[in-house]
Amino acid sequence: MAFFVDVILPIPVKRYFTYSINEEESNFLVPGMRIAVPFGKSKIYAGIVHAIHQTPPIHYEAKEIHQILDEMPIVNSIQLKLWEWIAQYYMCAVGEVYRAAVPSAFLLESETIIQLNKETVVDDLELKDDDFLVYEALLHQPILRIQEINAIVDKKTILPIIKRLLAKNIVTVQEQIYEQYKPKLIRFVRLHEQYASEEALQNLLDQLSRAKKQKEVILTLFSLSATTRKPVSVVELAKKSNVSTSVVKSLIDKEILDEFYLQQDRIQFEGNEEMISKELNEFQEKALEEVKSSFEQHQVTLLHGVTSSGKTEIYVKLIEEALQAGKQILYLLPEIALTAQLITRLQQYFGEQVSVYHSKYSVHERVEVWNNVLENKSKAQIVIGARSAIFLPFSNLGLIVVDEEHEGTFKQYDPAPRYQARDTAVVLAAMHNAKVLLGSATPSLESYYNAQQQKYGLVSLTRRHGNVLMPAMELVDIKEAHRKKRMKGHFSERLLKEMEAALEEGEQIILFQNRRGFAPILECNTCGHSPQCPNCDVSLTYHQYKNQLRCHYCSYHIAMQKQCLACGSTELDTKGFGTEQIEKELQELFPDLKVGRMDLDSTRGKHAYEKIITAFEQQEIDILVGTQMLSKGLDFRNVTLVGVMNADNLINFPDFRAHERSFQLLLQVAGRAGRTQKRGKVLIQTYNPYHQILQQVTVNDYDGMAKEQLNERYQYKYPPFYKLIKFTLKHRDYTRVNEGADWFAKSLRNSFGAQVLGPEFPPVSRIRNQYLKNVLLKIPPKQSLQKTKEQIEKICSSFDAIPNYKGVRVVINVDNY
DNA sequence: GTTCGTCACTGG
DNA sequence: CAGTGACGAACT
Repeated sequence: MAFFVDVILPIPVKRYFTYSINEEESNFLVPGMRIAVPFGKSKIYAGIVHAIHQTPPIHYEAKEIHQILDEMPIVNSIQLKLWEWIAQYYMCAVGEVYRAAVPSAFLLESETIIQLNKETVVDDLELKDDDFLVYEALLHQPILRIQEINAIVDKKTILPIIKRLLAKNIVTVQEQIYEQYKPKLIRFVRLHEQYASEEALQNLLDQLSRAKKQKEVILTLFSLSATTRKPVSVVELAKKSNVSTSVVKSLIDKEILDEFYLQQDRIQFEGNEEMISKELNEFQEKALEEVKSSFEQHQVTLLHGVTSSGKTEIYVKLIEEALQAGKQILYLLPEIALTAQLITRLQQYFGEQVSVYHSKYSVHERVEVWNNVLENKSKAQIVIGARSAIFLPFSNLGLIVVDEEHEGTFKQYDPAPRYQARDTAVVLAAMHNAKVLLGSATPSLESYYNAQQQKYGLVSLTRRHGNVLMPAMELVDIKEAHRKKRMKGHFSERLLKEMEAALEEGEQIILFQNRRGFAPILECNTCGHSPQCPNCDVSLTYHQYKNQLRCHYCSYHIAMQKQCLACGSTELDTKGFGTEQIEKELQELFPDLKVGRMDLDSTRGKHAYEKIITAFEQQEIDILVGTQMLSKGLDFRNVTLVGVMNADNLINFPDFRAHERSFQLLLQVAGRAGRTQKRGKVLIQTYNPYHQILQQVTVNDYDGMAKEQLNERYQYKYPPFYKLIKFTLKHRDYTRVNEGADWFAKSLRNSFGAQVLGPEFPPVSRIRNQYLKNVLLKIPPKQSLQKTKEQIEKICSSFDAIPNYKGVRVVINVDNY
């Protein structure tokens, strides 16, 4: 009897791969385990077991597996089900989900290594130049990797070289497989058994009476193990007894001390005692009760609470309850780096039971969190994470909290799987029979609509914590100010006056300049030319801190130009303004003040972000200038004034969600002001103060905004009423994309008629030398998604079969918002 | 005549 | 996705 296993491989191919196994293996293997399998001529991949069966493949001979990597599944059946759902719904391969879902250390790497064959006598003269270089390198180091050889000979194709060397028996090649994850081991010591008795010990001490330092170490070891009753590590021992580790080592060598290793978790919670969660005020209490009763009817509940209303306390109470019921809890955040404050808070309440999971963690740390969740350890009962945390191996989820539910970063854009973590969380929760709480001060229209339709429960919290008033909002007309020449740079007189007043009181200020038009564009005053990126269809932007012109889409950059590249004129000017420029202007206006800046460029690196936040919290910075980053869940006590430099480029963004987004963003930013008793102030500079959205922002009229926007969405057939799928066609050749897109749109129209929009070039129509063109499909609420997707698959495969459009990539983005 | 780069193809 | 082989262009 033959046995086979279907495997998920981490590649974008929409099928499983079948390998042959023996009976013993078939008895041992369980879906969710990893096995190393050969793939192609030389690669070895870690695949996930999907199914075990006895049906041989029809068209080919199955290869044998290489080796089994796990004793226990690292992925459970619920996860496999979720992966399949994601692949199906977001139209990608399960393998792509697999790649995104597990910590990369699980995707073991195989590498070809080349060794010298010592038995062969080599005649230098017989070798070609490149061959000799490699041979010479091997004389200096025992093994070489493919990459290293690439570097040595400075060529891309090195296969012929290896083949020649192989033919002459000079080298041997081997596949080396890496398990990337290595547990962190700590070296501990204890006294060797032979000194267990009093007598032997006394002898030893006498013996060491001349080796003062060594004696000291032994004595320290005694006192340490007596007081802590825990194993003593080498590092600790050396430090406590004031000697270098080499002294300890010599004791180990003399067999006086015995060394041993223990595995240690990389992630350790260092904190104080757990705090008891705060008492809720009456409004929070009421909201909590409402959420609970809503959960009896609905799986998902939307908590609409104005900024600073204390949503977190309500989450904490719900988490406490789920914890008591012995369930796991997942707390999703839009971008984790931005929420050190929240993590600290939750750790204060729940101590060690909190784990954190996000992309800035190292692979090792991620493997550890994964394993802790897999084994349902107590230290991973609560996981705080960014969108990828939905992939952790939960077995017993009770509650998922999605904080700042409206945030766009829950959607992954590139690469596949292009999933929306909030929506996926709802599906995941259903699989676990768990509850979902969506929280936001400005809910997304999708969630709000779902609540209106009774699909989700809805609970509102309209009172700010401690009865703090909502900040006073004011629109400043800068069109008028510009006309009357009453602007200092980008600052209106009004804003400057308020800033001075706030500074006088010793209060801090936040200035907000959104990302679009972040860095200025260089323009020639004589001919109007501005430097373009050679690979993308965009102008280069000026970055002062490096004195460079950079492309935001590819990594292209050149030094700042002194002359116009087109006409040679030296009269160059920068157009548009960003955070950097605001920062500069501020320093001129208030030379004595410390100005901080927070944007993508100033927060590179793991802790850069926290540094800025801490400096601002401790009032080392008076004015903080930043992009959207500032809007998320930060809590600064001493900020009373928030200035929005320009609200217009936000609103005038060409996207059906622009108005919703602007409203959300402006309200979130405004929420940073006045979180204590003193009422905060928000000034919004705009050319267009009568714009409906801005009016709604000033009076915090979410319902009005939602009603109006939903109306528009209904009229123009947009989400949440219609579903959207965006197709992006990519190719290096302009006409191929153009014609391909026409064909593609036409065949979509054949099936779906007028619901097809485009094809259209996106605002940036070329990125990294690839031309792009978009086609949009709107799917009416009653149309079957399943059938629609099947039809799309058909169209895609006929498209792939047309020789003219060969090589044109079609990127499918479901729910592209 | 050899080497290099590009590109479609395939994997089990 | 990544290695492979085919093919045409560029180099000695």
